[in-house]
Formats: sequence, C-alpha cells, structure tokens
Amino acid sequence: MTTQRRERAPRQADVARLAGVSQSAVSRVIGGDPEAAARIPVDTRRRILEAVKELGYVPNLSARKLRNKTNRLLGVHTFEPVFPHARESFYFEFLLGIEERAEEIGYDLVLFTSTGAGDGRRRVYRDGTNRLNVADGTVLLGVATDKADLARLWQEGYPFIHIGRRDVPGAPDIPCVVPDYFGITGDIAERLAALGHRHLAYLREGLELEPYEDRRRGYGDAVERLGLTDRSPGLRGEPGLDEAWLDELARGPETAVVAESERLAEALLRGLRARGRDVPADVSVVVLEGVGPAATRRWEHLDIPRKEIGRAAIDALVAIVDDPDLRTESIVVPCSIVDGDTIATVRP
Amino acid sequence: MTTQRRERAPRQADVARLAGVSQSAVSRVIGGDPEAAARIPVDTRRRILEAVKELGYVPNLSARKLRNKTNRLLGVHTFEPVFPHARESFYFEFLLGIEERAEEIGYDLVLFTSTGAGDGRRRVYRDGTNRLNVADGTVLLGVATDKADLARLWQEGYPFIHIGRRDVPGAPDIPCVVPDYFGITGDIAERLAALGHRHLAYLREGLELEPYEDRRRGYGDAVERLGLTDRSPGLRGEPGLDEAWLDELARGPETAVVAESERLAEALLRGLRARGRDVPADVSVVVLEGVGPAATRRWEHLDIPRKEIGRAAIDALVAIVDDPDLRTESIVVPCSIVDGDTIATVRP
DNA sequence: TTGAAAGCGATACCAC
DNA sequence: GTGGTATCGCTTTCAA
Repeated sequence: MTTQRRERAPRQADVARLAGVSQSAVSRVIGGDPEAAARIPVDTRRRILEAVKELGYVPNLSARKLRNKTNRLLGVHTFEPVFPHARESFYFEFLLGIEERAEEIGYDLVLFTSTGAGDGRRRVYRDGTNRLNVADGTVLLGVATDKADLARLWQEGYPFIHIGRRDVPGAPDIPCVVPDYFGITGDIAERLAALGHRHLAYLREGLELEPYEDRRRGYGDAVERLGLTDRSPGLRGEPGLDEAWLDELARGPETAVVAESERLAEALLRGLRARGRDVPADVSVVVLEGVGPAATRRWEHLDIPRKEIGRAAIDALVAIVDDPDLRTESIVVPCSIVDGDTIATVRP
Repeated sequence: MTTQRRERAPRQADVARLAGVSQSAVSRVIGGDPEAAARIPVDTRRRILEAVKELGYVPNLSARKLRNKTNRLLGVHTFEPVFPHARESFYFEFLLGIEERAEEIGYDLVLFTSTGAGDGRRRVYRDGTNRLNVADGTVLLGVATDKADLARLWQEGYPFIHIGRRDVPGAPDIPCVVPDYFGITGDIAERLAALGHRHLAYLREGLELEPYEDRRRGYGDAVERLGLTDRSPGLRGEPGLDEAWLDELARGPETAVVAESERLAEALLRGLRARGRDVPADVSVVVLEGVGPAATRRWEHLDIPRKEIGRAAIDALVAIVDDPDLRTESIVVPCSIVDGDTIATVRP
C-alpha cells in the first residue's frame, strides 16, 4: 500500500467543506475549549472529527500563535554554546532540569543557537530581530550575559527569566532564579564558628559578577554578626593568593579559610603544606565552587542544585508568560553544603 | 535611567505611522529583500529605520511564518528522552553535530520534548496535533522510532529526515541519513581476508532493526564474494552465543569473529579463554558497536561518525525544506574502522 | 516610487 | 446551535 503523498496541508476550511459545516464549527471542535465544544451536537462533532481524520488535518501552530499569542514553546538562550562542552559544562545540569520540567508540563523547547556573532558570544538581537519571539518566553543563561540585551528584552516586555542574578541598569527588576548564595555562605561561616573557629580568611576569584557579590556579602555579614575576625585581602577585594599572604596565613591566627573556587583551594593547600601546615588539622577549608567529580580531595563545599534551578526557572517563566503583568521577584533556591573531610574543630 | 516598560509590541503599522509612510514600505525595508529595499529612496529608508529604532520594533516571526511558510527553525524530535542520559547516550554526539551545523547556517533548533506519552516513548502526534509543524523541518532520531508516525509525516508532506535507515510500508522513500554499515562491514570482511582468514563467524544481537540488516548484508555479501566460509548460526539468524556453539568454535576451523556488540565480544572472549584459546592469537575479533571509552580491551571496531552524521542531517534537511519536491535519496555517510589489538594474521 | 488590499490559517464575537 | 466576519502581523501583487 503506497498512499499518495499530499500536496498542500489541509486547513480548517477543507475540513469544514468535507464535513458540511462552517469553519467556526471546526475551530470550536478542534480548539479543545471544552466550553465551546460542549455546545456542539455529538453528531456534528463526529462528522467533523471524521473529516479531520480523513484529511489528516493538523492545526497550524503559527496561525494559532498569531491569534492566541501563545504556542507552548519556551526558549532557551545561552550566551555561550552549550552542547559542544556540555559534558563538562557548568550549564549542563541546568538544561537537564529545564528539559525535564518542560516535558512534564507539556511545553516544547526552542534552543536559540543561531544567534552567534561568530566570536563565540551570542546575542539575542541579530540585525535588529529578536529571534526569541517565536517562543512564548525564554530562559536565559550564561556567564557572558549581555546586559544590553537583557535591558532591551525587559523594555520590550518580552517574558523571560535569567538563571543567576543580574543587575541591569535601566531595568529595575530582571526576573531571575538565583541560588541562595547569600544564605548559604552565612551558614558556612556559622558552621565554622560552631566548630570553634574565630579567625577566618576569604579567598576571592577575579570575577566581579553578581553571584560572587552575593557570596561575599553573605559571608561578610555573617562574620560581622558572629563577631568573628577576617583580615584577609580577599574579603576586602583582593583576588588571588600570593606568597606573602600565604606566609601571613601560616603564622597568623587564622584556622579556617573559605575559597571561592576549587582552584584557589588547591593552591592554598599546596602553599600551606609547603609551610608545614595541613588541612584540616591546622586549617579548615570550605570551597564555594567548581568541585567536580574528579576532585583530588573531598572538599567541604557548597552545592548548587542546578537541576532544581532549571526546573524552577521553567515554572517561573510559565507564570510570567501566563500573566505578563506579574511583578516577579527573583526566585531564590536554597543551596546546601556537601560534607567533606577538609574541616575540623579547632585544636584547643 | 529607568526606561518605561512597553505595553504592546510595536507593529509595522506603528512604524509606518511614525515614519509617515505606508506599511508596505516598512515591510520592504525590513524584509531584507535587497531587490525591494533597493527600490526605495535612501531618505525614506532612513526615516523608516529611525522609526524602527525609536519604537524598538522587531518583526513577529509567527506572522512571517504564516505568510512565508518558513521561519528558520529546525526541529529535533527524539523518540526517547535524550538529555536525562545525554552524557552516555548513543545519541548525544548526533546532537552535537546538529547543533553545530544549525548554528553555522543560522537556524535555531526546536527540541520537541513535550510529546511524551507518559510511558517514556514519544510520539509525533499528540491528540491529533503534529507539533512539529512550528519548525520548517525536523530531524528525527531514536531506536524506538514509530513507523506509523513516520508514514504519516511523509504523507502529510512534512519535511523531515531520519537519522538511521528505516523502511516504512506505505512511504516508499523515507529520507534518511545513514552510516554506511553495508560498505564498512564488507571492508571488515576484506580486511580479515587480507590477514589470511578463511573461516569466519558472525555474532548477532537480538535486534531486527534496519541498521542491523545493513551490517549483516554487507558482511554476508562480502563473505560470499571473497569465497570465505561462515557456518555460524549468527549469520543465518540465530542471535546470541551459547555454550554449544562456543565448543564448536573452539575446535572448529574459524580464526576470526565479527561481533555485533561489545557485549557479545566480551562473552566470546570469556568463552574462548575458558576453552584455552585466546584473542587475537587464536581468534581475531572485530566489534561493530558499543565500544565505549571504558572498554576493557582495545577492540578492533567500527566507528560511527556521529557528529558528521548530525551535520549531514541538517544539510539534507535544509535542502528538503528549500525544495520539498526534491526526491531525496538517503544520504550515506562513510564509517571507519578503529584499529585495536584484537586482530592478527592467521598462524600458518 | 508608493500605497491599498488580498491573503496566510485560526479564533471568537455577534448576529441569526 | 450555527455561521459569517473581523482580526492577529506580515508579504506581495497590482494600481495609481
């Protein structure tokens, strides 16, 4: 049986003709609105559905979107390519959550990949066109977030949500879903205090993104509140870790260090050992980011619930899509601390 | 500076009004058609572009698609979820190629994820709606390909391409991009023959999908053509590997085995060793599929250029989208053999 | 050169 | 209950 291949996709008008009813009737039956469909006699309905099957009619989503302004498509725009490095990528887990949740609630995903400027960075607007607007709304992520793009999207009133906090001048409240860095870094300081640590130090990366600010503020506030001391350059804005400060640390009163990255923690570990001090015997260490499965040590570290965040982003986005006037505050997702063997109670 | 957030997205009509021209003029300038745009006086053009910028106008892609029947969106439909297991997935590499190529040629990707039936399998048609038709065309992949879906898509005339060969009754030539299993298995037989092997055996998996047929045909034809012998049950349709046949193999004239999967090869290896024979000293082994990075041995095996195939799929799809009347034959992508240490020349 | 107007396919209001 | 009909935003033909 080799069926003939169809030329033109059938429209509601074709269905209507075949069923001997008006186009509106077809729309009412197809459209799924139970209210409207219910008001149609079973018999007419049956004839229409038969015609639909006969012709193999399927609704045209673009037309629907044009009318309804919605098509159950959610976008995902990453400011850097994701797939190429997906395996190791920081972002991969977010996508997992995004896909999972989208599937659960019956939305499809548009991956905006074409917007490459050729230099690796991706912009939302390409020759004046916001390509995102095929989708009802979009989740944005990436370190290299373009704030101008964000501001413009916000002004356009396009529904979107950003993973990770971003402050954008000119756009008061960018809807974001953010890990609770502020809270968890406070908890970390508290945990250290509970173990008897009074003198802490903070190791800072060279990045000045908002999420780092949150960590620093959370930690700094807690140190103050708990009456601890921290005389490290990191807390006051000096990134990195130099020999001078390592010397200082090795003979100073500090018994615990919070490092923004595993990289820094590794360097710290080497530096301390070179000076005859060990972790956690002499110094406890907590890592805030970048602890992978290939880690050399079981660092006590902060865990970002990426999949959770991806899911939360979809839910928040759908809420915004459903009600664009919604003034969404940022969604804060709690983080947790993964126990490692790099902290200990202070030696008496 | 806190700019006001816009209420309604501006349309061409708004731009036209502001620029003091007609809507068609705006369309001509915006639409990008150089022919049409060229016929518009520089001055008018400038006024229009200014109005566009002033209002922050961006074209509505749904309306465009409705008119033009194209929106530079390509779909990806997987018959099983991909992301959840993406890291290890057989399919992941295909996606890499797909994303890469789509980005290069300026298309965005729609990930059809919402079509889950709840049982893990995904169908194209959900309550009668072909969700794919938001995209200009779609790449389909998956083992659990639903042939009814494929047939229906084909009949509808929807532009798509399937990764992996599939024969669908009722749809003469499903456009597919397929690894050249037929050719490469022939090459494998030849390579073995060149090493002096005259008596081969074939180990078959229990799956009856088209790609397996291709491998079996390629191998079988070559064995015949080269005047080799193969008395294995695998070649004639018996899947698996039982003790009886292992005994047979251990004392028989066979000096080389082609196994459809690493799993089978492993079982073979164990069986042979238990019978005092070794690989490749006594028996050479070539594996056709499933050799991962965690393999216990450096199997001589077939390599599927997955990324290449993904890229080829996009190119083929775009060709079909551009010209739907195109009778696409299947695209065949050559495979290669990865050298391992499981084959050797026949001992004199 | 420029503009009016006819669709593209679906929805919903408003009469009948 | 049912069927015209205006409308969504854009492209393109056809006149002016």
